[in-house]
Amino acid sequence: MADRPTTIYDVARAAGVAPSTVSRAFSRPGRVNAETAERIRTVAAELGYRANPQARALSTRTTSMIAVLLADIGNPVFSEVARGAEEAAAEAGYAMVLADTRESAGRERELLDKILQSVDGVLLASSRMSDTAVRQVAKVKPTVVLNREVGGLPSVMVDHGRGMRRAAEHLAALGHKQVTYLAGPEAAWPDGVRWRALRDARTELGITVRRVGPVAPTLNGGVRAAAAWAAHPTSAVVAYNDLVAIGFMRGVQTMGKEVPQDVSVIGFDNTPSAEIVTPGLTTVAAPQRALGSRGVRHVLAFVGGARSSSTEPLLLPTKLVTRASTGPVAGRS
Amino acid sequence: MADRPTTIYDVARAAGVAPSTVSRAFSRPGRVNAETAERIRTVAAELGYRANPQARALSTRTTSMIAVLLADIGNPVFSEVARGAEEAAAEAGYAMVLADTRESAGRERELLDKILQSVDGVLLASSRMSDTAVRQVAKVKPTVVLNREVGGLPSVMVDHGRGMRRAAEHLAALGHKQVTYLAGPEAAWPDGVRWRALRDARTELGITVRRVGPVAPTLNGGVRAAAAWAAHPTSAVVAYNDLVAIGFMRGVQTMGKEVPQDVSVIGFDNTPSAEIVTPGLTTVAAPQRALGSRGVRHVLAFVGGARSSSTEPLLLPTKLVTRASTGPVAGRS
DNA sequence: CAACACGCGGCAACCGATTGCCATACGGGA
DNA sequence: TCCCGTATGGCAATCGGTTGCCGCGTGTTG
Repeated sequence: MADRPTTIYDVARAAGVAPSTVSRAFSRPGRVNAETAERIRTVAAELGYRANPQARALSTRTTSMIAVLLADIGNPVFSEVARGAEEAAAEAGYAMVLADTRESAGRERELLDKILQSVDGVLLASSRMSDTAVRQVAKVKPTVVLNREVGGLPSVMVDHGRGMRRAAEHLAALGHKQVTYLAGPEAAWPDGVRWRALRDARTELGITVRRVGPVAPTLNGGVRAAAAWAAHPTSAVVAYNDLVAIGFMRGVQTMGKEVPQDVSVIGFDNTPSAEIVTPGLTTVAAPQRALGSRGVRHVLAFVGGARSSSTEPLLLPTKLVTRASTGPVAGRS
Repeated sequence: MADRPTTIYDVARAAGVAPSTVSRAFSRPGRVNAETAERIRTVAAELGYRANPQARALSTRTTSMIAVLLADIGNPVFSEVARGAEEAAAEAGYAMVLADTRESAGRERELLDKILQSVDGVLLASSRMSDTAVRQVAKVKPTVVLNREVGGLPSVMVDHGRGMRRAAEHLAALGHKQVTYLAGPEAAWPDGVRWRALRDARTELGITVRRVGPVAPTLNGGVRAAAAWAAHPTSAVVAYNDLVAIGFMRGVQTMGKEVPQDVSVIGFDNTPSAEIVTPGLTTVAAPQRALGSRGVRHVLAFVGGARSSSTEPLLLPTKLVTRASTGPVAGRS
């Protein structure tokens, strides 16, 4: 920790060549005589030589690092995204700088300010910044946004609309005629998409829909939503996410009603809790991991100089996972 | 994205001073005349100047980045650690490079090889490497390990022993005389600590203990453990972690037995699932977030040049969270 | 009035790797 | 035998900050 790391100069001296030759031995195979290169590599290994990334970055203007910003790493949805991102980054030989914006656009700006110059590209997993702010960032480094559309910027999204559609179809098939949607935060982009998809499915599926909320995207938010729902009960409820759905079930149960006998419940995200709760929660699973990895690969493609014309958003499919929280409407087998 | 960022040279020219003066205006307040500094700062702001971190790093040998390595970011335990680490890092003006070792010592080595030179310090949250390998890393950069003791290296740990002790006391108070421990992976350091703590509590609490496993630290591992336990049932079970505990409860329930009437169950970690499962899981909560933030602060203290003598491991307290999965032993009120 | 201290800005040498350009040597073709 | 292309290695500039040292000008002190 005390002595300085070995540099190409050390290696050069030990191998009896010029520093430039050492550099080329590593980065330009073929440019250097095979034997010389071999000798240099041996000496370098003996000395434990490791290229200094900062020095390299200074002249090449690339850092082999990529920034991933998300709203809350503690949220299992995002931690899956982070994992996918890390996998894709590692596979491409990039390191991941992870920043948690804690749901704040201000923090997000500050963080970007700090790390933007240190990375080759940026993945905004759940940006709370304005479109213009996001575009500003994209002007400096290749940027990809997740689950959001910012005009002209590449993005990767989960097909929430289709997921909601599937959920509605599932409920309709079970005979449900009225569906309540427990809405999430207004700022959350997927929320609007889902609600619209549900509304659009009305006539075709012959159902009526109601919207309650916005509801805090937490367990307690769901519990409170149960009270609101009780004022105008419907036989089926779709919640903004699993946590709300689970809270809702809990609220309903404490009111003495049963799931799914009295009300069918569907969540979003398929978090681990959905499997563990009683009854098991039917939920729309999104490929969060894939979202992260595709996002990073997308960023890296742009770093590699892809045409910025490939700007149509990438849509990832969802999957309805049916469990015990949904059942036929009361009075039907 | 095309045009190069402004440098101190641009600012210097625009402000009519030398580059060195610009540099000092930012990094040496007081070294430059207040008015000059102000003028430089104004010009810099107009030009949108932002110091190039690589260039700075090259001469200062510090990067304002810290590496955090963990075994699996998808695991809620680790994602909490990551969040705590990120918070502490951000607060100190450091960025966090997060790497997921996927439980592999080999990957861990490779990752470190790549990023070690880019960071000022390292936090090993759940290293799978050998002690010597860890020490090797610590020789290059300030390193702190979490939940592990590597002779001579600073570490932060959760007081698992005490947590287990509390769990045992809780069970003893409920009248349980026999406790089964569902052991986790042998490589997991906390596992040994917990088992030893349980054994050490035997005589004082007047209980007998058994050990089953190692069990895969998953839901299914718990389910299978239920079968093993059924061969020699005890009235109380402590599991390696919440997931195993929940799987165990599920396994027991499918065998037609009830929790806690037939068997009391305690988990470790207090993950969100512990609250959601039915019955609610009594579990030993560890301050994972604090673990991450303390870890990072510890690393940064060493970066700042703390005496490496402060090598006694930091112990963080646990807390027993009692829920419905534990109750009095059968035949007692 | 001379000597000196101090405030403040500039010069230039780093930090370590990359890379355009030149120099040398060697082999082949005319 | 002479010319030229090619393989190979070295020189030196460059990336953008940082910092030791010097020098100038002003104010203070003996």
